[in-house]
Amino acid sequence: MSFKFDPNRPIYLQIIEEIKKRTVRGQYLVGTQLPSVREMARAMGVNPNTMARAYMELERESFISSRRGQGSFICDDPRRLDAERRRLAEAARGQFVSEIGDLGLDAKQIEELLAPIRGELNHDRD
Amino acid sequence: MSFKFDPNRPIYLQIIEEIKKRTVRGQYLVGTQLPSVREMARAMGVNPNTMARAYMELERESFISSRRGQGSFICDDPRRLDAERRRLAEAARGQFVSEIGDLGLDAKQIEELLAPIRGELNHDRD
Amino acid sequence: MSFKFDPNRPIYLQIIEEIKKRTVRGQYLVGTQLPSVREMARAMGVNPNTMARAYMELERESFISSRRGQGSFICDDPRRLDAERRRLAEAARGQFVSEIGDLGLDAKQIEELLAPIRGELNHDRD
Amino acid sequence: MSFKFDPNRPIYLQIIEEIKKRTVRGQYLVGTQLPSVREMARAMGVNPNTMARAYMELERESFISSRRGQGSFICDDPRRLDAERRRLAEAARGQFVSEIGDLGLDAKQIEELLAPIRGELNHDRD
DNA sequence: GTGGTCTAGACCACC
DNA sequence: GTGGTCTAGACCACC
Repeated sequence: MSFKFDPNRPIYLQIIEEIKKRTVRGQYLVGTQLPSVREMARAMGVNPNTMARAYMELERESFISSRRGQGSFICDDPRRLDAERRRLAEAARGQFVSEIGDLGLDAKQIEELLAPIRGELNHDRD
Repeated sequence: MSFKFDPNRPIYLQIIEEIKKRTVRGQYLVGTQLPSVREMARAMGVNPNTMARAYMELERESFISSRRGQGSFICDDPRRLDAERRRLAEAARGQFVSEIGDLGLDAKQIEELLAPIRGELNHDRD
Repeated sequence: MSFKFDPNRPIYLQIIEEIKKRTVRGQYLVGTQLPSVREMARAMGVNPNTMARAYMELERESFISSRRGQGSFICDDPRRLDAERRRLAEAARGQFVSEIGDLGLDAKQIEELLAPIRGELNHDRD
Repeated sequence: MSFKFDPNRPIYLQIIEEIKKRTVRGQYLVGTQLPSVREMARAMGVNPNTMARAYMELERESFISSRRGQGSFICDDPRRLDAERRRLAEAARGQFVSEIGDLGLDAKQIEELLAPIRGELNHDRD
């Protein structure tokens, strides 16, 4: 099953986000070689040109670095990944707050809604 | 501007969710007449048949009640709406937790992430 | 609400059946004047010519008798009505048996199905 | 010869009833694949969309289960079919009683009417 | 091949 | 006007 894109937004931007997410989740290890443009293109079901553009952008942001003849490697600066992680986390929080915000919940309902979050997250880490 | 749909999921299901969201947000008042099938179809830029299917599902769930020749009306049972509100809120929390969960945040980062939520939500209600 | 016809069968035949049913049910009293062709046609939502044909057939069967200038009257022979009543009852039984027949019910299920009939019918007559 | 529908009632509801009847009569075997939507539509002389709606309702009731790319299958729970059988039988009885009820039969006539039923049904099963 | 969704356009019953 | 049903024909995902 190839990756599912929202056709209303540029595909190469969605690819960039996806690769960043996978990286901060540990699916691509720091300093390790990323799948080649062609392989990743095939895996996500997109045109290799589109994937090449995504890799180019990621390199421009210094999220990956491509070495001629060797391939592309995840940035090995931990602060860079941490910043990305924080950015993704805050984006998720922002969307959550905006979806919840105009639901008309009263204070008690908000408490009940938020209470399990910490627990679920800690449990996930056990 | 017609409503934006995710083409990867059935439109009629997205319409159902959208109408529920609008209702719990108070955009459609309980017991009040909903825009007609044709009008809502025009407003969202879909075929009237697709909208009719969405309304049909909503009636099957007792979220609205439709009367031939008269129109469609939001269910006037406040518990029904409250249940829907809770369901939407929990779905948003679930997605938030799942997006955050495998980001590899440590306890301190989680605290920093969650801290502002309550404040933002209360601020929205002022 | 005008009468509902099955368009797959001649309307005048359905009218004849309907008038006979109403009569044996006592909706038209023996010896009493039937509504005029035009009135009955309007009531059932059919063309007066169609209704006239139905009346003609009913008279040919001696179920009603039309007296010039006075109108149409239900046959006053009680045996005639009794025969009609029996015919309708047996037709209903025949349809019931045929619908039940190939349902694959075992003897016990048939017993349970038939048991309440007598009771319901007697109860209806109290 | 395509199936005969009563034009006064929705075709898709009549299709549903017909498929249930055929199933309890053993024309479609439990767990077996039903004719495809298109084939059944052709056989009954209706539009594939109408047939799809009937199948969709049948699946919602768990009378069949449909799998994309594979086909639709009769529910393999014998209790489900037995319940349907009972429902059809009781519906037939109900219509019979209602047609008979206001015919004005006396007790003796009712006895004569009911007497042959058991015999006819048992005869059908020999 | 299979079922699932969507559009387009028609006609109906009810108000 | 309103919702409900039906046909015709298309395209999709899954097998």
